[in-house]
Amino acid sequence: MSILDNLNENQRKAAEIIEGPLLILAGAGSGKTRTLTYRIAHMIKEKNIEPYFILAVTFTNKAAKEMKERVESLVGIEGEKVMISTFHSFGVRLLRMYAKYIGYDSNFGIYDSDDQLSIVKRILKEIGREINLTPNKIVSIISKAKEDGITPEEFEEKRVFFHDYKTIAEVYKRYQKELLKNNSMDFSDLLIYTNKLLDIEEVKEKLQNRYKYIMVDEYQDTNDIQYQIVTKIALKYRNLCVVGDEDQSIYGFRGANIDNILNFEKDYKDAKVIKLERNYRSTEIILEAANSVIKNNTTSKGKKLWTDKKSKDLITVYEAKNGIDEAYFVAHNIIKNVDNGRNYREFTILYRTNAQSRIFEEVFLKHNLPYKIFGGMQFYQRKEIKDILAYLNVINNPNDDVSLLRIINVPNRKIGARTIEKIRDIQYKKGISLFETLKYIEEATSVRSNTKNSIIELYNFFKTLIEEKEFLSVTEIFDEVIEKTRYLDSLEEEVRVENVLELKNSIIEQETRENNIQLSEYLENISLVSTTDNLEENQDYIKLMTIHNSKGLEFPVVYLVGMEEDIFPGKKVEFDDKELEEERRLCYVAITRAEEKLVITYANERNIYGRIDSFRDKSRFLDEIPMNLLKYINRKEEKTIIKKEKSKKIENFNPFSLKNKGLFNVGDKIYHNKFGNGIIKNIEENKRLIIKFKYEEKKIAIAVAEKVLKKI
DNA sequence: AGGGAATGCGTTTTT
DNA sequence: CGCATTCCCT
Repeated sequence: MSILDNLNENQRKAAEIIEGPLLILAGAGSGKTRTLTYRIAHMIKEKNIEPYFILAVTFTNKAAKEMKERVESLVGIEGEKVMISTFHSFGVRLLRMYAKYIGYDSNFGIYDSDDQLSIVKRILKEIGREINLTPNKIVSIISKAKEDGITPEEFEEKRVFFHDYKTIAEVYKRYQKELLKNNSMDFSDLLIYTNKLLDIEEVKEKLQNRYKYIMVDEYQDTNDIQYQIVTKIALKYRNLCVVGDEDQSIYGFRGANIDNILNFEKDYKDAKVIKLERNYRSTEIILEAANSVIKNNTTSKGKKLWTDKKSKDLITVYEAKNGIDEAYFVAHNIIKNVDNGRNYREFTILYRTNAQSRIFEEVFLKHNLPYKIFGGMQFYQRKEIKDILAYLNVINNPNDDVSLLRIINVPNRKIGARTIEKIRDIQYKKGISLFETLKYIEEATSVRSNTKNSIIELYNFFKTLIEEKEFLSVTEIFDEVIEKTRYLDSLEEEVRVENVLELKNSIIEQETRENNIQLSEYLENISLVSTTDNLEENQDYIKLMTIHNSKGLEFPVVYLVGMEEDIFPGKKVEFDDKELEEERRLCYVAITRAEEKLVITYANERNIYGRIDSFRDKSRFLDEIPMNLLKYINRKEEKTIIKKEKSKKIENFNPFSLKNKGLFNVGDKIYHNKFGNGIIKNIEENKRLIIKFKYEEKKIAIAVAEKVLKKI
């Protein structure tokens, strides 16, 4: 009797080999996480390996959390001692301990892409040189260089691709300096500096001796730096198990290097290789479609998924007239299936780009279908939330100029652009942080005394909190910020107030769950959450997300929408076969998310930037699926269903009186001067319209609405 | 300093 | 088309 009796033959082999290098090639849905968790349980329970010696690295926090729970349920409380985390969280932990080795303070902050952008914009202004690239592009060029392990100096030497390389190198150099000065790191730095730490003999040895058994999940999506980190730690004991699927490598744009997995056997000549090819997720037809698409790639190692899950359901294909028709089709198809006994939670819409979600959102609102969009504009990226977090960042890390600049005049303190320039002049002369400069405001000429007062007031406010932060809980600090700055009073929209209060709730929730965390810990936690981390399985709504976000997940019914050339694959593939192969892998990922049913749609006509683009081609990937697996739905046939369903739905859900019938209906698109375009979501007691605008929901009395709203 | 109009740009994908 | 940035006006 062994704990491994619960695995199939190959899974078991993979779990039993715990010494030496091991490559597990695990196809989609082949029970990869299961194999890993049982492998860990086997090590602890049956091989008497100390949990403390085991390190497992995953791609997302959600995956880490899931694996932790599953390990703990197999081995009990001991499982807590296994280190299961993402590369980034693992790095942060280490960096906090050894920050001083690389010139940082241990309370360093973490910058997101917004912060990166504002730094780059400022640097561009400072050097004032002409460059025909947008700040956004420059950020992504720099990030890519960093993920590829290219230093600013190397960037200049290599002078590849860009004729503006000199300027970019200059920006890159200053950018790195700025981050160091701000005692902050971006996402790439978390990896780069972790890797650097491992060049210190003392640190390296300590880690090598601790993590005698290492597992890396989603190995096909590791980048060069992550590769080096793993290689260095595993060097001594060589008990390295990597799990992945070269066909699911979809993060090349972020520096992921598919060669890491392809070359594993070259790196470790004595590596054992196990293939997991039995799929427990999808039906035969779905798998055949996936296999026939991916076989067009040259990088595939040749592995063929199989299953005994039979089904007569072919893959449904719908050719829509245009984007709206496509969304209607999906909505009505879902309604039809719900009537036949399915739940909303069983449906997921997958698309290539976030922008595609909009039209589905509109149509779902119109039909009163519950849905949730993952990704796109996140909670923590909203203006009001970022403002509050900027305050907390400055308190946690007073060197954080970026955060201070963000809120120095929010709420309005009459500290305008001119005044800020003057403060900065003083700062550059003194070579200190922006925060410390505030107290020298007296040295500035021609700044109004009112303004000077409010600067001193701001300085004292921060000073007090910085000194007291260790004695205060995060909630108390939050309350103090809200109260003293009167931030809520400055907000005009009710929803923004609600969001800030929601933020407070989440702080309280985290503090109770983790027993009073430090401010720096809290800020770190929220920097590293990913979009699908908060996916809740038991709530009944339709899920919408990009294919990238769907990685590692599975759903009963998948709608793969926007299957058109120039969207999927995107435009870029014309110039680059490598890009095309990555897009094809993305398509493979999308298809293999589906358990029971897959529906593919494309449109002949679509609005792009407000312009109509007719005669669009369906995706070449669709042509790579054999015809006998596909069933095209006749448009006429569907239309009649659409009509019937539509009237039925609206009558069922929204009975409203004759009084307002002629004016406003649920589903109407309207325009408001201040809030922009919106859609009427509901009508409350015949008195108020509930309107969904882009970022908020508003209630407007009908009498008022008649005056301020325009139907469009 | 702040509001409003005019302009210009964008789509990959994210830890 | 929607958003952000800029510029011009008060």
